[in-house]
Order: sequence, then C-alpha cells, then structure tokens
Amino acid sequence: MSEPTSRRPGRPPGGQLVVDREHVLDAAERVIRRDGAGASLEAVAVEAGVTKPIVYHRVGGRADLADALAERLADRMVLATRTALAGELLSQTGLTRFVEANLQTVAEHREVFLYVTGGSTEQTALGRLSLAGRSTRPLAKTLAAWRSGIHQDPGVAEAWAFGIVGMLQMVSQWWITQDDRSATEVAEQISDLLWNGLPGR
Amino acid sequence: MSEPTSRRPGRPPGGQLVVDREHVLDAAERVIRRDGAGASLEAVAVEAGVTKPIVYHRVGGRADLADALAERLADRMVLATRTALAGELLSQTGLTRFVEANLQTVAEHREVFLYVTGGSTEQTALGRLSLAGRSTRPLAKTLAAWRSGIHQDPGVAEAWAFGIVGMLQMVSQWWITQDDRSATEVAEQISDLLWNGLPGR
DNA sequence: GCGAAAAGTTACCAGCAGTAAGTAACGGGG
DNA sequence: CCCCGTTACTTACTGCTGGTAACTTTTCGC
Repeated sequence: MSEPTSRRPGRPPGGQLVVDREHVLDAAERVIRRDGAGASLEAVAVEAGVTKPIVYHRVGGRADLADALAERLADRMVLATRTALAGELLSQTGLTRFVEANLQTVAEHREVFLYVTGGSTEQTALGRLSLAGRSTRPLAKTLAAWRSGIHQDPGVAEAWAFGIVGMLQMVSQWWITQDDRSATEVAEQISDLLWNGLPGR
Repeated sequence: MSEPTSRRPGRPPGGQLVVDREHVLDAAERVIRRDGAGASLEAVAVEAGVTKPIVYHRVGGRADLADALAERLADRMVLATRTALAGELLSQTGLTRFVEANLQTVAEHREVFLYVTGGSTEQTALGRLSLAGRSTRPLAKTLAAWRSGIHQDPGVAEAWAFGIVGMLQMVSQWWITQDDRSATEVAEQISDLLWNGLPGR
C-alpha cells in the first residue's frame, strides 16, 4: 500500500496539527486490541490516519511506544486500585481488593498488557521493568510509609514493591492465558500468601 | 554473507549428523552471551557452523528456541536451588537460600535470561510463562505436599507457585539491571516478605 | 545397481523498524 | 506584496530478520 491517507504531501492547510501524541497512542491501543501484540508501527500509523514518520516524530520508535503504553497502563492500574480501596491497604481484605483490581485491569487491557510486557527485542525487557517501575513507585511509597516503624532500611520497600508487582504481573499473565478461575478466587489466594506468608498464621 | 560454512550442498559424507540439537542450543547461548538478547537466528546458525534451515529443523523457530532455552535455564535453576538447600524448604533460612540461588543463577546467565523473558513478538510472552511453568512445577509440588494439611484446594499451590516465580523473575530483572545491592541482602528481604507476610510477625 | 529418503546448502520472499529526500502550506522581514 | 526559510507532512527507500521453497548430494533398502 502507498495510500495510508488521502492527504497530499506537504504541510496540510489550517494551522492545526493533524494528530497529536495522544491520538497516536489511542490508535496504537486500538490496533493492538484488534491485531494482537504483534501489531506493526505501520498499522498504528494507518489507524491514526497518518504515515509512519509522524508516529516516529510523535512517540519515537517501538520501544518508546511500548514505554508510553506502559505508562498509560500503569496509570490505569494505580487509578483502579486507588478507587478500589479508597485509601487504605492495611488490611487483608484491602489487599485482596488491590490484587483483584489489578487482575481486572489487566483483563480489560489484555492485548495491550501483552504488548507492553512482551518487549520487542534488544534490551527492551525494560518495557516490563518500565511498567513495573511506574506501578511500583506509589506502592513502594505506601509500603515505606506504612512499615516505617518496623524496617529502618528504606530499600526494603523498593525490593518488596518490585517483588509484589512481579508477582502480580506473572499471576495476571497466567490467569488471562491459561487459567479459568474467577479473579476473586485468585485474588484471595494471592492476598493470603502476601498477607500471611508461606507458613500461614 | 553466503558462506556460513565451507561445506558443499548436499548430504555430507559420513553417517553422522553435522550437529545435533544440543550443539545448536549451546551455540545459541554463546551468541546470546556475546551479542545480547537481540541475537539473530542467522548468527546462531553461523556460530553453530551450519545454515539457518538446519536451526529450524533442529529446534524450530524463534519462539521454540526461546522455549528450549527457557527449559534449560529452568533446569539450571531447579538444580541450583536443589543443591543449595539439599532437600528442605520448610524454614525461612532455607527460603532465603532458595531465593539467593535463583538470583545467582540469573546473574550467571544474564543475557540468556533476558532473551528468554524478553519474548520476541506475537504472543511469545509465553516464553516467560514457559520458563515460569517449568520452574513452577517442582515448586508447586513442594508447596502442595508441604501445605496439604492446611489448604484443601490444590489449586492454591499452583497460584502461589506462579506468584512466587513471578516475584523472583521481576526481582531478578530489577536486581541485574538497576540495583547494586548484594544478592544476599535482596534474598533476605524477599524471603522475609514471603515467609512472614506483609504485616510481619 | 537404483530409486527413494535423508541431510545439507543456496537463494529467495515478505514484513518490519527506521530514515532520507521530496513537497506543500505557513509566516515574518524587505 | 512578495519571497524565502521553517514547519509539517508524504513518498520512497534501505537493511535486516524470520521463515521457506527449491535444488544438490550422499546414504540405504531392495
């Protein structure tokens, strides 16, 4: 194809840009939802009603796209969990709601989640770390504030946050691709482990 | 280049195969160690002293290669942890050793780990699940046997196993790419979380 | 001996990330 | 009022990679 749009070459009339960064990211999410995690940048460009170089100008290469989508996804997760437990994480039932909200957000954005965590090539396994980092930061803060009295070492909160996020990511992936249990059930099991520890209480 | 080897076309003399599957996998690991996670199948073929179709015949496509390497890596991890704790996982210090052995194995096979968990494209995020599944199975068995008295539901062990493996993978990735603490330190922190739970004991 | 199967290599295709070069509208100085 | 540099696009390309078809040579069963 050489006709992604019906526009002619050259700067378009009217002072406005044709599409902005947000529109490109929206288009990318639609394409990924439709075509799966293997969606190409060309397809994204077509969906956005634009050509490839525009995509590069707006969001950068494939790694940057994954990073941007990771940021969005992380924001949604943080938002979902925040509204799900309205301020406190200090109880086991709160933790369960937290886990469940995560699972449901992943399920809702299944393909995008797989795209982001799929990492394209190179050292883009950082895509996953990127997603992790963004959802980790608030969690680490919460943990640090919460357990400030118990652990002096502030690094513990960071390690725990990454661990928990990794646990959630893996469980999500397993859940949406293999398992058929309910989100609530899985959330309760994971919450049990995370709250009571391996030996139980 | 069109001269990966100096061999002529046609079936080579001598009843033996030129290389077997294991040799190809060995070559793949060498290349990945040298070139990073973005190593190409062509490079693997050259390193193995063979042409691309042979690689395809021996191990299949890129996804299959990742899967095979995941299997090897999982085996190494299981072995490392097994020798590290010689039979029991029922104590917190044993758990710490388990986590530390995992971290060290990942560090030792850093690039291969990133290749496997990096997932190429498509739905090859299953590469990560594949690694998880293989290291998960023995862990799930252990957990199931261990806590058989407490939880009737056998599915709990599976969910926990995936969760723990995910936690380990994410912590490993974070540790080898960003952090500079010692493996022991991180292992103790994660083991603490996993054994005592979030609120502590 | 001889033809089918096995085990290679060469040569190719399709698709994708990323970029260089060309083209049209806008806008400020002479 | 016109002209030229800048901006914002498109077209058209390169380079590489995963994957495969077609060809070539040895081995082996009959």
